[in-house]
Amino acid sequence: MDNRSLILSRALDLWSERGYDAVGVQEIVESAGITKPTLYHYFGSKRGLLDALIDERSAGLRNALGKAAEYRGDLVVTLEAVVRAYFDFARSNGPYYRMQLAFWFAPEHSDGHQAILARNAGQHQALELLFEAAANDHGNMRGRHRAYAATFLGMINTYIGLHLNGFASLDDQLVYQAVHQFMHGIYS
Amino acid sequence: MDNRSLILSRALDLWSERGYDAVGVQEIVESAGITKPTLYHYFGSKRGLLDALIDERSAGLRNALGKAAEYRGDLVVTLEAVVRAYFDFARSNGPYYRMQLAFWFAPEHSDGHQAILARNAGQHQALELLFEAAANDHGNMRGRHRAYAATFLGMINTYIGLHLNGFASLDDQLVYQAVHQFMHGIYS
DNA sequence: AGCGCAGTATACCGATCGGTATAGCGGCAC
DNA sequence: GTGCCGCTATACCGATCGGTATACTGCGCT
Repeated sequence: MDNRSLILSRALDLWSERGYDAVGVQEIVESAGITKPTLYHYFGSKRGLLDALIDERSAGLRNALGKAAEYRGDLVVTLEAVVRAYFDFARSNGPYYRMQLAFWFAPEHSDGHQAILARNAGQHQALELLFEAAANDHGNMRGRHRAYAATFLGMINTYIGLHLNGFASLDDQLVYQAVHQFMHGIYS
Repeated sequence: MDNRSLILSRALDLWSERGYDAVGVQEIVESAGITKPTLYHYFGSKRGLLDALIDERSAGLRNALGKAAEYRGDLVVTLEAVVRAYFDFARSNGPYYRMQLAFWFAPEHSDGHQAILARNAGQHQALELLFEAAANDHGNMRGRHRAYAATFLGMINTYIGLHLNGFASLDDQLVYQAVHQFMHGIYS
């Protein structure tokens, strides 16, 4: 593995285990068996490394979500596809999803939160567009697409959090449960 | 306000805005208009300050939850009381709940997560006991009390997160929605 | 008056922080 | 061969990190 990939990999391991602020550049380069100028050659700064890491590691989810969140007339089917996309990604990218989740709940003015804001805004928007499109067929949903996107994502993250802590396995049964639980919330 | 309370207050403001690791002791004492030895006189260490802050600020929630989570035969009524306790607390302790939420999702080996583990374990256990007691009347729940507690808390936190970001107001209607959404998840 | 002690400030500690100036390396183009 | 360039190491920067040794103050107790 080339040094660039090695740095990204070690940074993810360390940050997901102990946090972005708590792990310094020095420790990352030592863990990768290289020195600081190499890291700064590829990424320019600690924040640049974080941005690159998020950019590359979230690409898979971005693509999968782009396909899954297209509304084609059946809201439940679409939502199930979205949940499946998230679950698949979280299952095969545990440490990264852990880090992303931590950043999402991190203070608004922290580096970590800022770094994923742009990416998650994209995810959020895809979901909002989905609920906006669905509102044409479900009149009672109109105007609440932002709240729906936030609630739905929150529920997905709740289940992924359960999985990351060993309380649940992200299988089809849980996909079904999550979607129907969410739909029930809408109509109650 | 005495210096001790002043330190706690400033530390909460700064940590909830920018994170525990990102805000140093120096900045806290400057914000409080005092000097480091004063802080170390009262709290012994940065971590000691964090522990004291969590201990004092979470006392209200601990008490309210202790009363609300007692099972008296009607699960829905009890769960509504629990949700109300959380919502009330979060509504009047926004910055603290923000910080607690960030620590809950923070990496397992970070100071912040370690600091709230004991407290949240208590909250978790109160909920687990509730679901265990309810399982006597709802046979299909037996053996899943840990997962139920985690899911329920996750849903509560989802709604509080919505509120903290301006997407929802934690009123009685939302209490009703959260509980029935959760119950629907159990029976589906 | 004199003692003790909680509380506070000045000034400092070694370690680590993110980041860089400089120089050397190997491989490729000419 | 020679010049360039991508990459890497040694050694360093000022700033900040969490924490402390020392001394002073003011108040309560006797």
